[in-house]
Amino acid sequence: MRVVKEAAVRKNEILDAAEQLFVTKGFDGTSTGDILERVGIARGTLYYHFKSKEEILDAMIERMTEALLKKAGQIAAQKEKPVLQRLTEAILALNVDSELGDEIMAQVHKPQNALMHQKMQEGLLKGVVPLFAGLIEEGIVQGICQTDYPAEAAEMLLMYSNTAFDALAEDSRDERKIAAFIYHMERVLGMPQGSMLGAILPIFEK
Amino acid sequence: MRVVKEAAVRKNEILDAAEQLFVTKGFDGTSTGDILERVGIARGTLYYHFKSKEEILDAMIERMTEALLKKAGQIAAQKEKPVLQRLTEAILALNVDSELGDEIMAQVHKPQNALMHQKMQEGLLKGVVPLFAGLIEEGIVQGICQTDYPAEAAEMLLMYSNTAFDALAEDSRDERKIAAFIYHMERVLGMPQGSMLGAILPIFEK
DNA sequence: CAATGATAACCGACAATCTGTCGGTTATCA
DNA sequence: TGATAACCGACAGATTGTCGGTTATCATTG
Repeated sequence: MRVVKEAAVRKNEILDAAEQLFVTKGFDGTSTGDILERVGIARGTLYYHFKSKEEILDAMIERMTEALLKKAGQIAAQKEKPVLQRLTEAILALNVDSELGDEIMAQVHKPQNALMHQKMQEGLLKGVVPLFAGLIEEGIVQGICQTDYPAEAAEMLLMYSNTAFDALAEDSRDERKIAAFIYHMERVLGMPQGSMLGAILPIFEK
Repeated sequence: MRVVKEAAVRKNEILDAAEQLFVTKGFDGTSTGDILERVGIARGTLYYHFKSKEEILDAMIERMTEALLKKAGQIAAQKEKPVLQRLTEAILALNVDSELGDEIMAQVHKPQNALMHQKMQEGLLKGVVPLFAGLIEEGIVQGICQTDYPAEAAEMLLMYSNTAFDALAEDSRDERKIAAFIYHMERVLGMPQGSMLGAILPIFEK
């Protein structure tokens, strides 16, 4: 009763199972045995395709970040929209929904899953910072914003956006955090106070 | 050949050993057996004092953050110094030296030790943000800086300072990151460009 | 076209390790 | 002398990664 599949197919099956388990039970909380059971393969098969449990995590995170990056890239490329709006939408795409449910995101932010969270963060930042820096430079050319450090500004805003929207995803609906985020975005990008309003309203009107 | 000690003393012995091990080999990389051996006690003794390995980590981190917080608090309280200088010194105290050697800090920032890093970060932030917010408000009263969100500004700067100084502690001496940090600090705190110079020079002149 | 290898995918028993528990022992002190 | 705090080490249970061996697949070849 042995089923043989192409390596790429099996790998994805394993990653699918791992993603679900890691995201609901955490990385440490799921054993390789859980994955075996879910996929319906034997121990040896798992280690035929992946060198270690951590390599599974890395591969899964790569899949995820690739998807998020692609999404952010598409948003950034919509040249017909104003830059600020694209910036805002891209930030939202990386944080709030994230293709994942709420309770899943909550799980990801538990201290338990710091490893997972950190690896995602790191991979995402590396890819998204240049993207954002590009948008910011676009804004500078258009005279909308101004800064000597576009990349660093992007990094700072992205890091902080995580905190601001974590709070939102959790229990306390912290309007203040979001207002503060917008306030700081305007400052970091050297824009007059209130400039962001025009970029944000269209998002919620749709 | 059995040695009996007061609980508080043993606990600290265990935390001392754990700190050295966690910090050099990482949390996952050190087994409870390593700790037992180093302290010279039996398995049962360890679990008489601590409920789990993770509880040891938490206790150790609490000790560490308390020390750092105390240090930052002392700096913040030196009312004779200009506010901006105190702010800068406090940030430095939390990052660069950190009472720990360089290679240790490097270890702490490895993805491996994400849990440890995140728990430290979390505990520190919770304590330091109000402290910094206080300093910022002091600055506002003095007309040096201006912001509607002192606490959030503090949080943002602290989070980013970690990145900026991580880069410094690692391989690449990234002057640019530091310059960018100062640049952004001025912006976030609503100060004219170049204001921070006066606060920073005295630190390196000593 | 059937036999035959070669190779990719798969299996499951096993070694090695690690965490936390538990019944029992020893020191300390009222 | 008895209660209690501190300590011990064997052990159960669980987990990760390894390894020798098995089976499917497919190209080659007589």
